[in-house]
Amino acid sequence: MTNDVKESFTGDAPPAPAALAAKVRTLAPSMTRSMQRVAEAVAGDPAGCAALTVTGLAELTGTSEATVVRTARLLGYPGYRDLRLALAGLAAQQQSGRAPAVTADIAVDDPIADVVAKLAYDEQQTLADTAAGLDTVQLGAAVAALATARRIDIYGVGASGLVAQDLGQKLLRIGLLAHAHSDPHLAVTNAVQLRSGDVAIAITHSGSTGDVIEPLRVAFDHGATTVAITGRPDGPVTQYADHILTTSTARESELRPAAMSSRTSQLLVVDCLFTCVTQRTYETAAPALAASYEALAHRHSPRTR
Amino acid sequence: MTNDVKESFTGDAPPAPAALAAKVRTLAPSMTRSMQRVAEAVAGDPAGCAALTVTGLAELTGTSEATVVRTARLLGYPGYRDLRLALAGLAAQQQSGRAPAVTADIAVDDPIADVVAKLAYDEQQTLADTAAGLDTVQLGAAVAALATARRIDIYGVGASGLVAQDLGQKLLRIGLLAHAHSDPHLAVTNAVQLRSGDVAIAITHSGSTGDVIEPLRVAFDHGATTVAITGRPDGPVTQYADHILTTSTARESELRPAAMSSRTSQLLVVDCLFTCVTQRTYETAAPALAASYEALAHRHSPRTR
DNA sequence: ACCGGTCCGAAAGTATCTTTCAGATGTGAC
DNA sequence: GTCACATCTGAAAGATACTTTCGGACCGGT
Repeated sequence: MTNDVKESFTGDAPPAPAALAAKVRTLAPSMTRSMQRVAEAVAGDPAGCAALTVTGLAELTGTSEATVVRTARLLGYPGYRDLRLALAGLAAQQQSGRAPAVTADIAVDDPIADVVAKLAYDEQQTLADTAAGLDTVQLGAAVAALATARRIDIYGVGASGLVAQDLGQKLLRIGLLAHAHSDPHLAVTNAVQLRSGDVAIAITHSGSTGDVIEPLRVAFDHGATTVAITGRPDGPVTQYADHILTTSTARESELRPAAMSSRTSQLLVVDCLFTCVTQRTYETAAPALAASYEALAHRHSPRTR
Repeated sequence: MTNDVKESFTGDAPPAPAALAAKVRTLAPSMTRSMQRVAEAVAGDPAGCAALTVTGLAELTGTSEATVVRTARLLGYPGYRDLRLALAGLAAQQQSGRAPAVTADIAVDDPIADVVAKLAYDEQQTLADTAAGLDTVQLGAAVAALATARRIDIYGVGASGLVAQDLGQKLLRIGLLAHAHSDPHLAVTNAVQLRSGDVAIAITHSGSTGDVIEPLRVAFDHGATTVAITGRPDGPVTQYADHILTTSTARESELRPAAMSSRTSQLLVVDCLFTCVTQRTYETAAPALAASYEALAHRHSPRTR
């Protein structure tokens, strides 16, 4: 992190409407202690905080006004005033909206039915958060690059590796030359081949997986258009990313590893990429899809009953 | 704060949340010309007005700041600031009100934001359906078998192959000897090794993927406990399955291949399996999870903050 | 036309928000 | 261990937005 940006910047992101709770969770790790206190208060009681002035919120959280403003900035608003407006909106929304539902964590002695319900609910929540927090401008830019790419490389290891594979499979199916790499060495070796007009995509929840950052950096240096799909929009990986797609982060616990929700989130982003690219290249994508569907037909037993 | 109320007061009325438009109509007759202009602007475009300062709104309506404040008072708020908050809330509310219109299929010319919303909604729906349709008895039986298995083989090809990998990775992480096979030949070769006490899991959406059925049959014949995760509870694969876990099938279309929703559904089932097994084997699973978490820590760049 | 009233906006006054800056606090190096 | 460095934090100054005051404009009645 050579370039010393003083205060944070989430980029051109427009003020989030309802994706606030999600944004707080996403950005919490990159916050300082005091800012986390503020963020926590805001996420915990939007309605209550909307009724407070900067000074009030500062006192409530035991911090200073400056910290409150800094937090508002980090969350993507120009200042506290705007955060407060968004908070009022959020409060009104969840007032009229749905009931709290089962927010409890999964316990060791939960009956099976509860586990199923909680997991399903959590994943649904993750999807909603991800969709709300996804920057459509960045997505559009990434789609445009993919649609005209000569060659596409995708990097991901561990759980993210499977997501990379998924994206690779999908893009291949609509006739794009995509390849997902799980082996870091091969990834770097291949990244060297990329040049302007090509696209490299790195998928990492932590945003700091060296094995994935390195090939992206190489691709970036060689002039390829680079995309990062990460849960940490301020992580090291974003240094080398032309376009950043942010996945959401759900609270995790011992029985619910982060990998679970990050995977759900990443897959939604991947689906969005794929679907939008298919739209863009419909003329060529549609027949390609039909063909791959045909090709699979005979792999299934004739009689399904 | 001298509390001598000079200007009008509507009495004890609490700040109206959403009944603002109505209140404007009710009070309009008792308003002066300038105030009506302000009220009209407010009722006509809450969102737009919420973005304006007193000065801005005064200019927009061709009046003065004082008039704007007077109007806010008349509507029952202590000042413009509070009216503005209410306005933001109202805007958010009617924004979310017209959101649920995304049930339509994804079209080739949908804007990006719609695609994201529709995909997220569809996947959420898929999760809800899957959770509702999952047989907890079958799930419990499968979990019991997995928890005590000597060895676990998982079969899946294509998109389901990635789900198989995901389950394999997860089970390995809690200390179970699981292996996911994508190569049908190797799968069969390995299936021969299985015997009573072992578990074989086949994942296939169509329920009729020969490459997956064959190894499951072999495992079944050798006395292993067999589990099928499929969208077709009556498909050929179930012939050789001791326990059947049903995934849901969402409507598909050209831009939304079945693979997308089946994958989501399968992953939820896999997560349920994993979580329940972890519960069951908590004594050994917990330390194993912690250890694998530790092992990964150093793969990330040191300073993330 | 004059007078009483109401309505209105400019400008002064005040609360709230934002920025600056220097001290406090941690963190890594040696 | 302790020193240097970078970062974090809050107090206070500065800027902005909101509120109040107050005098003039307008309008209908006499």
